[in-house]
Amino acid sequence: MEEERKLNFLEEIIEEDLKSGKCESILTRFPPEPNGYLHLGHAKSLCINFGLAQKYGGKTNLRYDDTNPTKEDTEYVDAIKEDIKWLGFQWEKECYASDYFDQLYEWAEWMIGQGLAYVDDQTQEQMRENRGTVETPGKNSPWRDRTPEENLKLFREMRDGKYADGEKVLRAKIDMSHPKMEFRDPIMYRIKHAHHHRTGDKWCIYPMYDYTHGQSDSIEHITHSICTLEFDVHRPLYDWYIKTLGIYPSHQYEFARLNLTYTLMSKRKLLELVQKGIVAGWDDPRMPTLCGVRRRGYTAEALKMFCEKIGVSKRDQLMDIQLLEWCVRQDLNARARRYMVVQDPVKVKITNWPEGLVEWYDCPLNPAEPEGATRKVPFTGELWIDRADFMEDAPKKFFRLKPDGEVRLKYTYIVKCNNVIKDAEGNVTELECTYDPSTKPGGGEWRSVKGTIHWVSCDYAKELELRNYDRLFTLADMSQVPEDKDYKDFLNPDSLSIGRGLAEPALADDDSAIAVQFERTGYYIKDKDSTPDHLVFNKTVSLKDSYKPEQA
RNA sequence: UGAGGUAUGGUGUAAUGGUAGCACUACAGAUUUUGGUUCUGUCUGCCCAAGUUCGAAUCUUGGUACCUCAACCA
Repeated sequence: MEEERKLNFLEEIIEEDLKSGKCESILTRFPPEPNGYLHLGHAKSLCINFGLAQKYGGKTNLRYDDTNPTKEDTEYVDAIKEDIKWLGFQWEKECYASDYFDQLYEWAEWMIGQGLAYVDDQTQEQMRENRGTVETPGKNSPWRDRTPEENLKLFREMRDGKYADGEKVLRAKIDMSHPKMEFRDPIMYRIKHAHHHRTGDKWCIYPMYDYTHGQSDSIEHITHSICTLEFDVHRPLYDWYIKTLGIYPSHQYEFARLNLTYTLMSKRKLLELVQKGIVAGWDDPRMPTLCGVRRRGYTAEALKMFCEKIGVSKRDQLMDIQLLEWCVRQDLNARARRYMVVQDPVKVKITNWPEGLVEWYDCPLNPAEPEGATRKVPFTGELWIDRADFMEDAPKKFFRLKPDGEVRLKYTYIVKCNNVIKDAEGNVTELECTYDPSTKPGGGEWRSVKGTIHWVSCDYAKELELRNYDRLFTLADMSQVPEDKDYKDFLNPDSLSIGRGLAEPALADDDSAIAVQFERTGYYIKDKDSTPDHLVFNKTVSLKDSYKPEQA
């Protein structure tokens, strides 16, 4: 059912533009720099750019902002495409800023001819000094008044490789005392003798972001160029280049980027985690990358639901990760297949079970669909249950197995614990129980007990690797790491634990590499290498604090 | 008085001069063959001050706080 929702500010702008005839249809763009993998922050941008276009019958271009060859790589280009497709978005055109290098160069020469750009020989340090500060004006470069002819000659020599990296730059001639730092003669081109992943060695000068982005939007006739808030101060310069060159007037709009509690959302720092081997790779399931959360069992639908719920605005946004997890649970709960698994086994012997008898039960793969698909589960006289599902000195509100207590073994009988057997150290090794034959499902009166627990047959149980992923960081707000601390100081040492579990045969027969639990949900998800068809079995994990054994 | 942006429960997000609503969280209860799901309820909020008005989250004035900008990154 379509939920009524108020328009966000971007939707209002677009509806107004469509209504006023400012544009006939909209064209947005998603402009990643191919220098890392897409993360949850990008998911928001993706949902906004593609979502808005979809909603208003427009299109979205995928454009790689590849103007800095020293940081970029085709590995990232491919990974980005894969992640966007996984989210279910389809771009109109695949573009590259590097496709426009010739055009940008031509425009630069034109600006030089107009006396709007000059070649500067200052060193990086001199430029920084002469730029002034946010509160004090800058000083003109001694090279600022070169003639257009001289500038053109020098710029062509830059292009032709006559100078070393850093020796010269091309700057727009605007105003060194402008109150906006972005207008203090911004650099347009710098020299980089570097191999570009697409243009190869054709160029040794590369345009800067500010000189590239607006023009790229303009070339593609992007109507709404939507980016994050930190580019807000760049908008006047974006407009200045477009106006100066007299080209198609694309417009930039900004929204607040997504921050998540307990989550690091900086490509630079994520890269460091990968390079230093702190995680296994960009797709480590503890990473907030799209390929990481995908391996962790998150679905594209859940991510899109999350992006819809967090809204779009211009105030700084620090979302509680629990909303994301709620969205994932919401989606998984409806579609996930269930199996039973025991993590820390304790044997249950059914003393009144006929020797050698095996009963097979058809159990629903998803209880939300009782008439749906089932799997076969064998029941025998010796079973494993989880150690956490038994408590000898149980508090009143402990609903699982306890001495002389009854509990339902899920989908089968009610059993009663008659005897607790322990080893020399006092550890429970076996529970002797009796089953109540009259409680067989489908036969006779239904009898209800407080607790229902998971179990697997000792004769049929298969071992399985379980990986438990916890949050990677311990500090709630990773965007607020104290200045004197390194963000790595807040790594959670228990973010990954690997154990073994005993599974019912139907799950074990489904060849799986690993299974993961994601926090607070009670679901374990087998990693099926990025397929969206997750296998989920559930197990009580969210015990109320007072019922935890160590606190009882 | 550098420039720009933003202020609504714990976290997000609506209300655009007329009862401050919704979601997540937390807590309580009901249902339940997952202590899950579902359902119900409760707790918390308009940055501050003055002004305009019958009436202000909304308009005016003045404060305050936070974010962004001083890479040859994007």
